[in-house]
Amino acid sequence: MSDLNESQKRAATFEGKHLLVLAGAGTGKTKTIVARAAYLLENGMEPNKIAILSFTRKSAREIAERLKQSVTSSFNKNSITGKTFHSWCNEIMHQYPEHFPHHSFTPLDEDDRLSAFALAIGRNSKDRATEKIKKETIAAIYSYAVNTLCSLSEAILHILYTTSDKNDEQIKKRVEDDKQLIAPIIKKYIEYKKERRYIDYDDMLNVVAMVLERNESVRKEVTARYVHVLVDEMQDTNPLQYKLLKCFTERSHLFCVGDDAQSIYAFRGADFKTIHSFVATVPNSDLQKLELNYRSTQEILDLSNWVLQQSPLDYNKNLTADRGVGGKPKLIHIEDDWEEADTVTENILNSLNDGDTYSDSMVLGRSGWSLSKVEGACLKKKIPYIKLGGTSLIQSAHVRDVVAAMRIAANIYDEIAWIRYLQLWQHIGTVTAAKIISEIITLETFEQMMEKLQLSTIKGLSSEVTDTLKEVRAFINNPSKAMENAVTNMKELLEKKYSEEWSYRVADFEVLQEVAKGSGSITEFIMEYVLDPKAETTAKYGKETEDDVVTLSTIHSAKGLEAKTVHVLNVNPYNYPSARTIKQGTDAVEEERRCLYVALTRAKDHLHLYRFTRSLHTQSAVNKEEGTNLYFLNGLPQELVTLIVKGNEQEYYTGTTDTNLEDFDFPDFDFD
DNA sequence: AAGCTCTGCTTTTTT
DNA sequence: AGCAGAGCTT
Repeated sequence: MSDLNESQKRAATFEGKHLLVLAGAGTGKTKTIVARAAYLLENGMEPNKIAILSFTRKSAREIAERLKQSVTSSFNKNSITGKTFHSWCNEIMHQYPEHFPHHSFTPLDEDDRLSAFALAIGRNSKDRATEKIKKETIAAIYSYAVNTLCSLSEAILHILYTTSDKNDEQIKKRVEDDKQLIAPIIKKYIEYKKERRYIDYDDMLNVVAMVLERNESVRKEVTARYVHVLVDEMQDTNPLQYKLLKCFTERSHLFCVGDDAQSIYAFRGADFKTIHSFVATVPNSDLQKLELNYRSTQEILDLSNWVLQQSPLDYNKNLTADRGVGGKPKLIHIEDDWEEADTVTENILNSLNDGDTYSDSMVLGRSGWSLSKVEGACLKKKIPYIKLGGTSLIQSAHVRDVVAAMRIAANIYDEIAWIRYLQLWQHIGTVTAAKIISEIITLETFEQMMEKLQLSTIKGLSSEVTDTLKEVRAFINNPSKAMENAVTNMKELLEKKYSEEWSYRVADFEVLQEVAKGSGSITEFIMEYVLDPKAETTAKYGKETEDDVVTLSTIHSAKGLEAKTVHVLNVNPYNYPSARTIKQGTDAVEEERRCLYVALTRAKDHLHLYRFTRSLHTQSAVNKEEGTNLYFLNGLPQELVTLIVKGNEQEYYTGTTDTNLEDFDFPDFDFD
């Protein structure tokens, strides 16, 4: 508490009912929310009566870690946890199972959800509907409607006709037509989930919000349980999450922190403008602001401020550094992504000579995929790193294979798991698997299913198929053993499937079995693991200590984090904003600008932006003029950065003060 | 007819 | 790295 400034302290010790803290990047948002929680705990509030919510697992964990460090040892630190909205809803469902029959359903992750859509659409998948609109699109429309509480028509309009005029009669007509195709498919998907006992990510929030809203007595009971609800990154709250929070405004105390300039989840239905109406819509609420930046040097903020100021939107943000001046951000020109990966890793190694540690460096990319070349360079140069936001262990094929067997044991109606599991065995492909499933899926017990399978004459169906399931099923309340058993039984076929890769993939199961020991049942393990895959894809090199590692992260996963040196990859035209984003229109472009802003404001001392010289003069799928005109670094004043070309510091372009692409005098190329 | 294997294509962002 | 499709095998 002692190291807080006046505004932070005022927020942390707030005595009113609800509070929204509007805080710019680096002004101590996390610090304040941690201080708030610590203050409540030290004044006698029980840890389990405080819900600390965030949007990513990473930042939820970060807050919990910092809170554990800041409270005195007299507390049971294990009961201090940070939650995502989803894991919180899961917790609520489990604490009140009688009100939430969905608590024992099988969670569908993103891939499963798409499979479920495909299956729900079903046999007549040659319908015009499925050809005309992809299942991914339908899933996106459905999810958008659920998350923003809007009608199907509005969701269709938003996803399919983003850039169109909403009052155009022709567009209205097309939306109506699309609706005729889409509505029945969504209906089938919902029915399908019910039948198979599936719950998707959106359902977790939706179910809890629905029950709390409709049932006054449950609401009383549940909201009395959470005296304080602390929400980080409030600007990313979508209407569904907002509806959930509103159920808590009668009895609980809300403490929310956020920054409209860092809103980067519009694709999930968040609207940063809702934060502006917080005080007006939540009774008994107050507003406080944090404005002084403690993280970065002024030069880093100057560049960040400048990027935001180029926006037609008025964010009214101008961060001032408490730390004063430091070094200028570097704009580093490289040839391509190979040179980029090489340069980034060289710079990291060089920083070690200045006494920095690996963990002082963070590498940020727009997508998980964009980090792969740097990841490769780290492996080559034996730089220890952790990758955030990439594919987690549970999404990797070999884990899904083994987990499929466990899922069947836990939920015999889990068709998606059946399909995957059956097809692992020799001579069983999509057709045979479907045939087998159609024979057993209507049976009522696991035993009946096994019996039927053993009597079945379908070829390819060996006794191993059923024996494995039976053995796994025996450990339904011991997920670690269940997994061990599944791996043993399926070892041969997995070895064959993954050939030489198997030797290192198999190591993942030891990690997972250890994690699974913390769960009391297969269902619980799967749910917890889908919501929080603890063993993210990490690689360690050299040292035993995992603590000192470079962080490779997507910008989204890096929100709320900071590092002494930040390397931002690929700050090219057609990438900030990207060609795809430009097609989606102004809102998407603005979101991407905020994305870049979030990336820049992670840096404490050094900020390196990497840019391909090649990108400055190549054609793209998008109209060239548009791509270059929208580029976020257009017109960048030379005094804001130091330009590095071929490792050498350069004067910015002589005779001009901006980086307008026309200044790069390269010949145009006409491929026609 | 169904399964298997090879090749080429495409990759936003999170729960 | 996964997926779809082509072409080959059982």
